Amino acid sequence: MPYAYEYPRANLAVDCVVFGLDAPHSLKMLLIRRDLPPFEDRWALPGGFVHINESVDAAARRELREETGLDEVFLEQLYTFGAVDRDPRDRVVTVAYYALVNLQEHAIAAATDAREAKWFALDQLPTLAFDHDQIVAAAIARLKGKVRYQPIGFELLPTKFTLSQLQTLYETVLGLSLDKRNFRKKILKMDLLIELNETETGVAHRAAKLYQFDESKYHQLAQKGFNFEL
Amino acid sequence: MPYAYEYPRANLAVDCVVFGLDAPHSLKMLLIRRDLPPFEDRWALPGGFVHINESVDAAARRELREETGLDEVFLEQLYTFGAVDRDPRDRVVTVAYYALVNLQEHAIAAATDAREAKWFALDQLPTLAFDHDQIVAAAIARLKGKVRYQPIGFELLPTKFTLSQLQTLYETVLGLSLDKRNFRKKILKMDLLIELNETETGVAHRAAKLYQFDESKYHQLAQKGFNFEL
DNA sequence: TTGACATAGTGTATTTTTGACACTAAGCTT
DNA sequence: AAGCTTAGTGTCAAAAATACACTATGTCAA
Repeated sequence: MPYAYEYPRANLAVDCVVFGLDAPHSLKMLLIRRDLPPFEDRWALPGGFVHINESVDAAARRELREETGLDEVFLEQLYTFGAVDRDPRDRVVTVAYYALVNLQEHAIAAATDAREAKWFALDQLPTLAFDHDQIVAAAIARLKGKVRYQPIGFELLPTKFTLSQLQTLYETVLGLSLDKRNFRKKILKMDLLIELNETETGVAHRAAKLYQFDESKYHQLAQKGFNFEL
Repeated sequence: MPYAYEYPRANLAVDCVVFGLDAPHSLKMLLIRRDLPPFEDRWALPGGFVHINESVDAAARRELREETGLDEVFLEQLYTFGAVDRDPRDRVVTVAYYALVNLQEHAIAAATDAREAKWFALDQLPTLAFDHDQIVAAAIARLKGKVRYQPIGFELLPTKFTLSQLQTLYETVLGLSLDKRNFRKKILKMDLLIELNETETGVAHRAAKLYQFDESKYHQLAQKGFNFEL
């Protein structure tokens, strides 16, 4: 026990809620099966302890990489969970993050470690270890709230997408259905999508035009006070 | 050094950004002058270390009480700051909170400890200790963002207030000016204000009616999906 | 007591935004 | 070539946002 302090210290952890968009109308979450007590064999969020010489953000990225193979994805801090008894064995405070992953471009990233990793539909989540159910609930609420005011939805789609895919994404995340013409009118009026000279391939019907999110234009507008909304 | 661990542990702290509304059109922040190194004599956010047997939320409330005398105020978690070198002497991760205080009802709460406490106008803040400037910037951004979608502005006003006070508050926080008639139309249509049979006193002009925020009605509506907006 | 001053309080007309709604176009399959 | 499936498009009505100016009421001071 080589590290001694004058006062007791909590252990600091990070946990990541990873959202991925699967086939249309299915939002999924990546969970890891624990291989150690407490809660051995239970499903849990990918995460781990913060090292003493890395920032909390860096710890979240590292754990995500180590446990799921995901790298360079959208990752944002969610909330810090600090109840005294949230871990039955030690005082552990966890900083939760949420990640948005596009499943097309970041392979399914199954078990990278020995640990089992699996994508679950949001309405079929198992009961999770620790207070992770609570963390998941907070993450879903955040995603729903944020997707309407910030263009983070694009993180869940491939770089090139159709307007129908985009609409379906919003319908899935928000849990409502939108009018096709009104949706297209609104999103195109923002002038944040680049229309590509390409169309969908491999579909058994009229191929849709592909679009791309214009990130640099968005940042310009955002600085001038433009608000992305719905 | 009686507390020993197998791996090194960061020290966990809380810091509170305390907003108070002073005379019309002046939003202030409560700062504490540090009496210990590092950053001795510099202004800083009220805060301190999380005890091993209290939740992080409880630590924030306790520190706020101990350092400023404020109790039972609106307090919400803001963000966790976890850069490696944010404290020059030890690895300290801090969970930042922000508080909204109505200065009329919670006395000016000056120096409760020996430490000096002082309210600063937001545009006259001194340079702060640690990364507290960054925390303050995040808190201001959060307040501006949140005040439009949640009725937290009322936390800054006395229980009974006039519509002009409410409007001035929004103008101050958002940094813009609003049309009086349109503002009143909008806020009254929400049906969240209780019109009292009382008027302002002690003013040298026509006295305004006093209103009160109907919290229970708000919670009912919020559950049915009502959104407070502007 | 009355006039000056300061802020409270009120309505309408215009513009903009939202929301509802249905058909033709294009590409693939059989 | 017929049938299937999704892409793509415009208009009208309702609702919401915005711009805008005068009267009402109380205090204070001359």
